Amino acid sequence: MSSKKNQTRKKILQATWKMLEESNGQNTKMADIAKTAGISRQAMYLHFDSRIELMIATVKYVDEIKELNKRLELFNAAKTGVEMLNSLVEVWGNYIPEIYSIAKAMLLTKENDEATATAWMGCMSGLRSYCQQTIETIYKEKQLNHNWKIQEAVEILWTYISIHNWEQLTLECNWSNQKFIKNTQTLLHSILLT
Amino acid sequence: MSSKKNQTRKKILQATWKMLEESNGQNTKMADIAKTAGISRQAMYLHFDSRIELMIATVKYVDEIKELNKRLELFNAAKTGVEMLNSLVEVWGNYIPEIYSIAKAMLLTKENDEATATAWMGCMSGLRSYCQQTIETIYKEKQLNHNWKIQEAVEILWTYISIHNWEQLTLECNWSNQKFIKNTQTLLHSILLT
DNA sequence: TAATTACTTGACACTGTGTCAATTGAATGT
DNA sequence: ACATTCAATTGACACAGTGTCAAGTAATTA
Repeated sequence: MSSKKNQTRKKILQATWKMLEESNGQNTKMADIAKTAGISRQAMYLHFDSRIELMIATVKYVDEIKELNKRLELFNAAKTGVEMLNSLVEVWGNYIPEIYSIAKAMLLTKENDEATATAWMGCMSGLRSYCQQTIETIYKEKQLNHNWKIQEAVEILWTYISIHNWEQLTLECNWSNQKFIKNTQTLLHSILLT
Repeated sequence: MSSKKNQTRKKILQATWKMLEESNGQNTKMADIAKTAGISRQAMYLHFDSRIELMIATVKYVDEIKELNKRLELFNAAKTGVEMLNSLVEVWGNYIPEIYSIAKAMLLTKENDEATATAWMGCMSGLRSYCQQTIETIYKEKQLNHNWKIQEAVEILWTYISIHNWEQLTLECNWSNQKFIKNTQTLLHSILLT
């Protein structure tokens, strides 16, 4: 059928991702992406209505490839709340650097664009629900520090494993990714557990 | 002398700030600011070489008016490390909402502009050195949790009171500013102190 | 009265996004 | 083998926003 169209679409998505990776999420122009994909700038609009749609599509594309869900098997296998907490931080912490470029692009664009903001919220609400599950389990096991209501604990967890915090600690403070994961685990234990 | 020029400069800075406040840091065009300031778009360039220079000048202007330094008297008066920690979180936490719009504009621009990034780093290094002082004092008082090296503790503190975390917890999770301050204090205690 | 200063106006260059119409070239159906 | 369809190309253009330039004005100063 339109398998040729799909091929080109894929080429564009790959080119977009490549460009984002190379520029750390900034300054990726339609013309540049087109050049990398080996097509004309105008042809981009045969596949995506706008730059923003392309970005959102790229997020989905990368997300499929990176298979966060499969990685979360470790999380799903966890027996206790504390194990859930540890594997959530580990899986997510290892995921961030792989999607950082596209995530960064989204974070910058979402401020000026409603559609991007909505798409990004969708991605983040997935993470948030994992945080919710984790905290609820910890609570049921009577391990949750009495300082915190469940919802507050969820929000703290969600915030402290955010991409912005990862960015600041690894890129600005030069922490290794392992150090980020390890320290975040340790410190969430002190905060959240009895 | 050029007091008229200075007056206009001030009008521009005030207009910029006002526009940023109204748009939450986004979408402030030179033309809009000019209109608010009551001068022509082109005249803006008689006072500031570029949009980016204007933004940086506005940060300095707002900073002077808001007098962070005066507010830090509370911090400077602190006798113990723990007091320092509490007043740092309190003073800074009350400061953020007042400068949020212009800070947001800087955070968005710094990704694409070296001059903005440098200017922003300058602002943030001030905060960072307060974090450093605080942690060093806590360390000297033998109150620092043995899990952390001094530098790590500084970086955690600096990250956890960041504007991004404030943004996520207050604007996205609907925490009040007081709740942000109180919870951040509590949780930094659990993390950092013995 | 002449010169200087701050500002105005209109025009224009430049970049990047998005659209349009006319055209080419290859694959597909009959 | 012929016509149709589809993907892509090309060049042109509209639009927004930044930044520049030259010519002119109106008030201040010397």
